[in-house]
Amino acid sequence: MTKPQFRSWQSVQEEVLRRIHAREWTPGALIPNEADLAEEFGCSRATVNRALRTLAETGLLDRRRKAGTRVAAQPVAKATLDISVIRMDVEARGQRYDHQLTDRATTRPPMAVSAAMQAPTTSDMLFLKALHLADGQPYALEDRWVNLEVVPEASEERFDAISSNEWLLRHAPYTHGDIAFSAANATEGEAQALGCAPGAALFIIDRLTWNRSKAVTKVRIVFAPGHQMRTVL
Amino acid sequence: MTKPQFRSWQSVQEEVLRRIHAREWTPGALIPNEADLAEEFGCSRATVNRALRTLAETGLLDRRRKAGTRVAAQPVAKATLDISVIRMDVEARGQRYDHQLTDRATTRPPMAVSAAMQAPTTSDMLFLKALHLADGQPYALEDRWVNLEVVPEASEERFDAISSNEWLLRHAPYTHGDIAFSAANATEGEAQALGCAPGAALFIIDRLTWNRSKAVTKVRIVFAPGHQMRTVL
DNA sequence: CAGATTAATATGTATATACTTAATATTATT
DNA sequence: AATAATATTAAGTATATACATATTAATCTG
Repeated sequence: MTKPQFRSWQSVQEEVLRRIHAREWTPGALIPNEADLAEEFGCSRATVNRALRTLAETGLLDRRRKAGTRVAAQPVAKATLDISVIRMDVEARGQRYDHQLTDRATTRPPMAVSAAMQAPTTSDMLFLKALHLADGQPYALEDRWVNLEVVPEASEERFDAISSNEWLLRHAPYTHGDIAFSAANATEGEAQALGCAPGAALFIIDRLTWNRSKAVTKVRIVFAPGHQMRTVL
Repeated sequence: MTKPQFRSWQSVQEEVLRRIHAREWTPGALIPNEADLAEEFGCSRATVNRALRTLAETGLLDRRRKAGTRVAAQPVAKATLDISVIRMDVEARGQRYDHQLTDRATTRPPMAVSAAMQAPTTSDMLFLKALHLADGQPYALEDRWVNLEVVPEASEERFDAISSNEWLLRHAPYTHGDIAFSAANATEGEAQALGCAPGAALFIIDRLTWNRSKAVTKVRIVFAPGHQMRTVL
C-alpha cells in the first residue's frame, strides 16, 4: 500500500479536519503526536506542527506540552470581527459615506469616563460627537473622549475632511484595547439624530483603546436600527 | 556597537510593534525585508517570518510577495469573540446554569428558514425553543431549527440533561458557518419569557452552521436586557 | 509603442536537526 | 508513605538551506 502524501501544511490540516468531521477522532480524544503524524503523512514534523498549531488557534484542538493534542471537547468557536473604520463599512455596502461633527468641546469628562480611562478627574479631554451618514441617511452616532495628554495634536484637527474615527486610527496608534457589543433603547436625542423612534433597539459598540499604560480614546458608536455585524466561523 | 539580539519570534514581534507605536515605521510605510531584518536582529529569517506573519494576521501589517511588508494604512482591528456554549458563559460569571426546553416540534419550517438552510420546503425539521437561566433568572432565549437529514439522532434526544446548544456542538460538528449580531426590541412573547418589558432592547445572535454543503442548524439566541459581549483588541 | 518574454525579488513554505520548556511519570530519599 | 529529585515525553521554537510562487521590473520582439 502506498502511503498518502501530504506535502503542505494546508493539506495536513484538511486531513485532520476530515478525521474530526468524520468522527474518526471524536471530541476529547487524544490524537497521535506530531512525530507519528509526520511519519504517517510523509512530511516533516514542522509541517504537522504548523497545521495543528493553526487549528488550535481556531479552538478546534487543545494542545499541551507532554500531554499531547486532543480534539476540543467543547469547540469554542472563535468569530473574528473586523472592526474597521466606519467609512470603509459604508463604502463596502456600496453606499456614499459622509460625516458631520455635531459637537465639540474641551472639558472635564464625567467621573465614569475619567475612571474608565484611569485619568485624573481634573484634566480636560477633547469631546467629540459625530454623525456618520450612508447615502445621506443616518448610519451611526459616535460619542468620543480623546485623552489630550496622549494625542495633543487632536486639538488642532478640525475633523471635517477626515472623521475623528479615521483620524485617530492614523495618528494615535494603540497597543491594546477592549471592546463591548450590546443593545440599548434609543434615547430621545439618539432617536432624533438617527431619525428613528425613541426606544428603538440600537446596536452599540463601546471601545476603549490604550497606548502602553495610557488611555487614548473612549468611544461609543450607536448604529441606526437594523444594523447587523456579521462574520463567518 | 553590539548588535541587539532578538532570539525569539516574540521578541522580534515586540520590537516591530515598538517601532510601529513609536512611529519609526508609520502607517503605509514599507519596512525592511525579512532577510535584512533577520540580519539586523541577529536571528534567522524563519524567526522574522513568524513574527511578521503573526502580526499580519492581526491586520497590523500588509504583506505581499515581491512587494514586501508595509505597516497597514488602515489598521483593521480584528476582535476575536469566543462563541462558547451558553452554559460556560453563565458559569464563567460565577452563576448557576440551568435550562428548560419550552417547546419542541417536528414540523415544516417556514420558507425563510428552509431557504436560508437551502433545504427542501417539504421536509420536516426539528424545532426547539429553550430558556437558559443564570441563578434562576432568565438569561437567554434560544430558537432553533435542526436539519434531521444531517443529524437524525437529534430526534431521540430529550435535551433535558444537556441543552440543545451543547448537544449539537458535541454531536453535530460543522465545517463552517456564519454568525450575525444585532439588536431588536422584545416582542410580547420574548418579554414574557425573559421577564422584561415589551420593546426592551435585546442583544441577538443569529447563527447558521454547515457540514460540507448541508445546513446543520439555524439558531437565534435572544439575550436578556443588559447583555454585553466583550473582548480585547 | 504595445504586447509578450524573461529576469529579479520578497514572501511563502518544506525539511532536517537541535535544543527548550512544561508537564507528567518514575525513582530515590527521608 | 510522603516528599523530593530525576527522567521522560510531546509540544514549542530556532536555524540553515532549498525551493515555490506571486508580483514587479526589465527586456525583447513584432
